[in-house]
Amino acid sequence: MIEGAVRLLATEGVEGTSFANVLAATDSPRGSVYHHFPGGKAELVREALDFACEAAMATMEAARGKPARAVVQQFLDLWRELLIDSDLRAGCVVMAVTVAAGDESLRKYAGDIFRRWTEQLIGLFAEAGVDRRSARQLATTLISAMEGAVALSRAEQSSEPFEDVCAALLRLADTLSKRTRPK
Amino acid sequence: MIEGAVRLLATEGVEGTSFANVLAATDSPRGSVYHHFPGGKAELVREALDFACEAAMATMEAARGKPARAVVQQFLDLWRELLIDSDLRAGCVVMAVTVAAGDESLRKYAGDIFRRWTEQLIGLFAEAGVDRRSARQLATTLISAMEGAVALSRAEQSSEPFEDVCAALLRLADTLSKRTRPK
DNA sequence: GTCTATACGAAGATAGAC
DNA sequence: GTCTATCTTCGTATAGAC
Repeated sequence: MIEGAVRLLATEGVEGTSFANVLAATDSPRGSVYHHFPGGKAELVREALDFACEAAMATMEAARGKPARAVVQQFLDLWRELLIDSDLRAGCVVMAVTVAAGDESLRKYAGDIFRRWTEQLIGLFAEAGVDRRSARQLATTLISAMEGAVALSRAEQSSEPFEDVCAALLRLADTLSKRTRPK
Repeated sequence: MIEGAVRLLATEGVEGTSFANVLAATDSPRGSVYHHFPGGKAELVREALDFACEAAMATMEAARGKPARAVVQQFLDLWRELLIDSDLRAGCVVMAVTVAAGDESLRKYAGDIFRRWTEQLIGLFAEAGVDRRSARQLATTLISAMEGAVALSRAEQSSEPFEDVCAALLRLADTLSKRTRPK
């Protein structure tokens, strides 16, 4: 059911992720919704955010210890997969919540996930020898640009914007990671 | 009323932009909503998108004829203004619709606006002497990264992500615009 | 845990008087 | 053009039986 919520949030947004839709998409039992999610819809959305957050971070862990360019490549692939596997229909769950949450606390929750992603990337770049300042800029820019690129490609129903951004980001990564950390 | 819809879309998303909310926010007459917007909510959203689209493009026209770096700076300032003037509460209307539109046609409508923004930026960079390929990459990346950066700063309630991305984009612009168009 | 039934409110939309 | 009234649908949430 949480996975179903993730899928719906990514493709239909918060509005489209009603209990009715999630249940219909997952053949879940109707009667026990508030047994499993006493906090109601907000809780379901939080759990979906956690799930998506962990999945992304687990994937990125595979790039630990590799050079900066490989870390970037892994990150781009992560988003390309989301986009291509969904036929350009899915976006980022965290973005969906950020932009559409009626609840202020949900937006903060999304913000915390962005922070965690950023810190993880900074760590990966730091291990690859990139100086702290460049690592932070690179991490934040990667996340921002991917979030935007996925949205553009989704709206335009074309992978071209996404691929253009990927190309530019690889170039940026080369520029920024030349500034290696002084030892 | 259209301006009110723009404000609500930017801060509350599509879900929060109900007729009731727009009316309350703008002291508009209740009775004539469907007189002015026979297409219902979808039409209101389309008009709001048009309004926001034109406003942004008009601002960017001021940078026509200037060097690439000035074009970039103008674009960054455009988004910084949105973010700061709203106390980190507003996002991009087009992003809001892309991510939350129940209607498929609205998403396409948003895509057209992204296209128009991209084409305008490509034109500005081309006039500044940047080669076509770099101009396209730079334009798409600028839009994507700003869309994402605004969302991150909004979610995290901090202007730091936004400013980090701005710094990185200026660096990228310098790299890409060195490739000048052969004459 | 899962069910049915139901309360409650919000939102989109329409009709018809003024 | 603007009003009021109303309809319908939907979504969240609760209550209580099994």
